[in-house]
Amino acid sequence: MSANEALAVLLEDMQAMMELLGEDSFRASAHGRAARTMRDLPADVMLMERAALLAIDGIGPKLADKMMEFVASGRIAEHAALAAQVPPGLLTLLGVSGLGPKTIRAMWQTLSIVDIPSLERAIADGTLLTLPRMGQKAVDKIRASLAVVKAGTDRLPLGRAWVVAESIAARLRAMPGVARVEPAGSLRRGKETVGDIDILVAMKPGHEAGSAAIGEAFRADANVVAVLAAGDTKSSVRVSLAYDLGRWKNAKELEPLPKDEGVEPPAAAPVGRSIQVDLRVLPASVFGAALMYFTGSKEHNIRLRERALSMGMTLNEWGLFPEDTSTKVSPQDRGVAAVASATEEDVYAKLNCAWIPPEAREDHGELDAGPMDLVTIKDIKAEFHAHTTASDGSMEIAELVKRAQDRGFHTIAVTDHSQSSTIARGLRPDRLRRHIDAVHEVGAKVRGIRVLAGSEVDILVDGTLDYDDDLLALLDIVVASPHAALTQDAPAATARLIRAVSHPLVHILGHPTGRLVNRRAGLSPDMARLIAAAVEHKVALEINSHWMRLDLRDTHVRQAINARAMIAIDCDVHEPGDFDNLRFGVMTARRGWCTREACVNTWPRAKLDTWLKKGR
DNA sequence: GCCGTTTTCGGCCCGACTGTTTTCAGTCG
Repeated sequence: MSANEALAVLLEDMQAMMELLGEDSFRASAHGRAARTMRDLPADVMLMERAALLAIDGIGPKLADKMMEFVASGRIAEHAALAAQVPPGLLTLLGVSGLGPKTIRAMWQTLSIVDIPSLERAIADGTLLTLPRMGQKAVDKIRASLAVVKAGTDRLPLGRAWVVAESIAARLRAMPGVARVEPAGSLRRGKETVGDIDILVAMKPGHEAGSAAIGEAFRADANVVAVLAAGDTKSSVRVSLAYDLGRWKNAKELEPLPKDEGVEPPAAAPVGRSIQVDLRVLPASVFGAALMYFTGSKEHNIRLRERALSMGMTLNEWGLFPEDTSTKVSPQDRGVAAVASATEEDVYAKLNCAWIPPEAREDHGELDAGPMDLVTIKDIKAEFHAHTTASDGSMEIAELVKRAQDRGFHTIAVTDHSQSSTIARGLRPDRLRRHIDAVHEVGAKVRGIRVLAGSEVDILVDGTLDYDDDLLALLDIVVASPHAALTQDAPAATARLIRAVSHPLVHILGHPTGRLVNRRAGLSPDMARLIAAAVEHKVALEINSHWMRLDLRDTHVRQAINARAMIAIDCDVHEPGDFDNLRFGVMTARRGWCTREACVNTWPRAKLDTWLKKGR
């Protein structure tokens, strides 16, 4: 766990404990906000000065002091003081859906419930029912939520959630009266993991009455294991993942890992694993406002609403309206005409903002950034990281080339594994020499696409490369990647990776940290120094598009872009479907505000050639 | 606890849904 993450956890705990103690909620949420800030901060908090912390929005003198205390001692005294007053099991209860601080505090104070077991006892013996405003239905809900918690509540990797969302969206699109269906939320923002899935349905004009049928169909789906809410415009359900594991097995989203390192695949999701899916059905006339509201993030939305208020307007999912403080009835219910609502562009424009790409809606300064022209999937014209049957890929060279050409690419690089990756059938020098010839032979036969003979060369533990320089010099492109020794400490990792990017023949640093989402932390090099070295030596930093990797991660991309580094967005292709992961890599790039120019995969051939000749 | 060309004190986004209620508190996103 990085220091930033450790600090974020402490601050989140403090927020939770303050809420459970009934302290000022605004003070508590200030800590929660600081926790998110720490988690998203690319810079290492351990290296920051107090003044730098104070410059961050939402961090004032008191929080800065607590952070400096953490930097100096690894702890925060106030956290310990709070922890002395709050039974630790209460924090677990906050993770139970439907239970909030007020209810848990009441259970604690009046029934001495302090953790999940004592809550279960209170349910079993009926004492929970003695709480004010606590009836049988509420108890039943709590019991169901407890089962969810026990089944595991890990956030779902983006690529897994994507398939679930698209499957549901496809069914809803086929329903009568539906104008549009869009997955929103953190999925649309391209976050590497997704806590729940949000789906927005727009009804065609005149078909608004069909909304109820949409909600009914959504809740009646065979995958639904629990209905959490069922209103006129809004429904929430939990969808079984165990069921979907079987059903979507052929969709390849379950392929657990790029197969290059012999990591054992994860066990199938335990029975009972499920994910919450929220549905919102609204008229097409308010689709833009609704999509904005549903895409978030929460912090971005709060910013927008504050901005609206400061301009004499109020913003909700029904539109942007003139503000009227004389009534509590919402504007859409009073029949007030919206200033804007139909498209996101309209709403942002009326808020004096350029349209903001969904991936950038995180309250990371985007409202004041001006128009953002970020890289898109359409811009990608080259793939620099692909494997064939020579090592651990499933395609022959010719098929790989054909698939790349079908996608409209002008360049494809064949980069099979190097000799140290024995599990992935890495090529020994003699095999690599023959492979280079074979690749060039295929390249000579095809028109309209250039085929580069390259290698994904292991970065050995000390930062040296897995082939001699004279062999590397024969390659058109060199992707250097760490595959082993992924637990070495930060100074060693920093030295290792900097040494690799400093090699004159290296073009791309592949999956720089080696992390796996939800499964392996990977290396934690000093990113500022690594990025600086990459810039100096004209090495592109890879965003590996596989949803299990997404490495570089979003915050690192932002840091790299700020330092004017080059970014490569590659699919690490092992089989045909891997090209489809490009969307996840591009979303990650956009989360880091990556422009077209910064991304080498968008470059025209001539510009690319100049770079590829580097060191040769 | 933070923040400020309306405020250095007094605010702090907004609506849907549920359950337990006769008007609303709590939770959620």
